[in-house]
Amino acid sequence: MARSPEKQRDPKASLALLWGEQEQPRRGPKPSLTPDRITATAIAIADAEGLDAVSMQRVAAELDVTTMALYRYVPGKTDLVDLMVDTALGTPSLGGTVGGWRPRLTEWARQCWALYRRHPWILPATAMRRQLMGPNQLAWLDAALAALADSGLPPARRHDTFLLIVGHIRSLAQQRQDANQEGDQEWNRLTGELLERHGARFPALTAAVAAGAFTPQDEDPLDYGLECILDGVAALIGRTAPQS
Amino acid sequence: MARSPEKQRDPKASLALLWGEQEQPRRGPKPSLTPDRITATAIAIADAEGLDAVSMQRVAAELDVTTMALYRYVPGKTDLVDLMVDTALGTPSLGGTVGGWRPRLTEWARQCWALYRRHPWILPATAMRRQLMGPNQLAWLDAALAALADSGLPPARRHDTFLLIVGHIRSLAQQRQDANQEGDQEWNRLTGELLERHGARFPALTAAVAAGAFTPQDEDPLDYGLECILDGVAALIGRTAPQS
DNA sequence: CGGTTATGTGTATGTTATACACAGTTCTGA
DNA sequence: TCAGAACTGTGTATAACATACACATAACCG
Repeated sequence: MARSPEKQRDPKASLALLWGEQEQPRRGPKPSLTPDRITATAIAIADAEGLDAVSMQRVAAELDVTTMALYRYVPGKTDLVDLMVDTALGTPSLGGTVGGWRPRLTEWARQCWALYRRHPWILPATAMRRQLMGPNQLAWLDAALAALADSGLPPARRHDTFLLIVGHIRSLAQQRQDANQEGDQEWNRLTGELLERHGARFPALTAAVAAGAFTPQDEDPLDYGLECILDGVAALIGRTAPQS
Repeated sequence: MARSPEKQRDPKASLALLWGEQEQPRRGPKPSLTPDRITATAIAIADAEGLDAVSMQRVAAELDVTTMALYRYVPGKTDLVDLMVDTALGTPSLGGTVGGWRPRLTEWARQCWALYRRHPWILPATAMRRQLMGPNQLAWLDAALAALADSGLPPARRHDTFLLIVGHIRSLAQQRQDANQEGDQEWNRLTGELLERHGARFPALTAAVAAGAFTPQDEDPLDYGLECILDGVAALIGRTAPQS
């Protein structure tokens, strides 16, 4: 729970690294590593054991170098995580999706959600920190905006819609993570007991529990929220430019 | 960036603390502190300097005791943060709201959003960890479900809607935090430069920037997303139980 | 009044990111 | 050709942090 020593980052260097826009050194010994190799190693660890397992020491050990050797390639851990994220993001492929903004955006959301399922550590890696705009990050944003291009929605609203959907997906990702945590059963059981004991204070909640509102559904959790949001967007479009 | 030593929590003890259901000790010296006083101190620090400033050492110093003294009252830092959150949450007051589920839920969302603005540290305090159900946490949930009681929505959907709205609010809170971070300007400027240089790869994004999609609006950021979501919910209600 | 139970303290440990100096390596320019 | 500059990997050190543990002390119970 120790917090980062708040090292001041150098935005210019961080972005250059992220975009691969660094000058190659001309002198000195041959580098034995590359930022790419370090990133790939870190991603492998995160995929297998979660983001918490990714420490500088661990990555270095995996690469058979000292911890400090990494710092020759990456300004600090924060930048490494940024690299991991942008690399893992890849690019969305919405090539063949037809039928207007709604199917396109739905497909976009599905791919994004799949990404968070494939690399659950992306959530903690991007939570509570500025989104660093790497090339892939921008590609996803671009794709979402493109999907909305012919929607008739004002530009600012397109961006808002993007944020709304990403928020939904990240919210789902967090719920999924909580539920997969060990001891989740135990917590739920104890909370249930508490609720029984204090039921009178929470009538609506008690009723909802009785009605099975908290029984896990097997439907894709993405759907309900996504439909709500897109219905809302459609309604707005309808109001703004009535049946043209 | 050091991670917590993953101490195993005792769910029973944690919940008992959160609900004030602990037995008072009968022997031994008079306690000089209470969990409440510790929590209040920690909240004061978090309000003033952010959650990162809340360390066990800092809280203890503020209370003029040793760090370890706190552990007589609180099992660990995790539990302290849980206490902080539930305390800061307070209870929503939707007493006088009339007009059906929509105005009630809107008011609920407004109060929740106000809370995140008043105590921005609630976001990091609850991010990436299980939501521990304290009395106030449950009160908020109960209020949201109550607001939807007469909506005609199935119980499971009411819960989903609650999650959807909370997700939106938390997403906004994160955006607000990013934007308030120092150096945000600099990052944006550099990202803008990068976008100019690689504009061809991101046509929709470039167009959106040109159209002012990223110019800050002065409207309450909560509104658009909330309206979208509620429109979507309304549409679903309309479909499920057509004009009864 | 003796034993049990709590409290507050001091000290120690383990984990983490990262600063810094050094020795060795490769290239460049005179 | 060769001296110096630039770069690499290493070893060691530091500063936060949460938290375990043992000890002296204080209050209560029978």
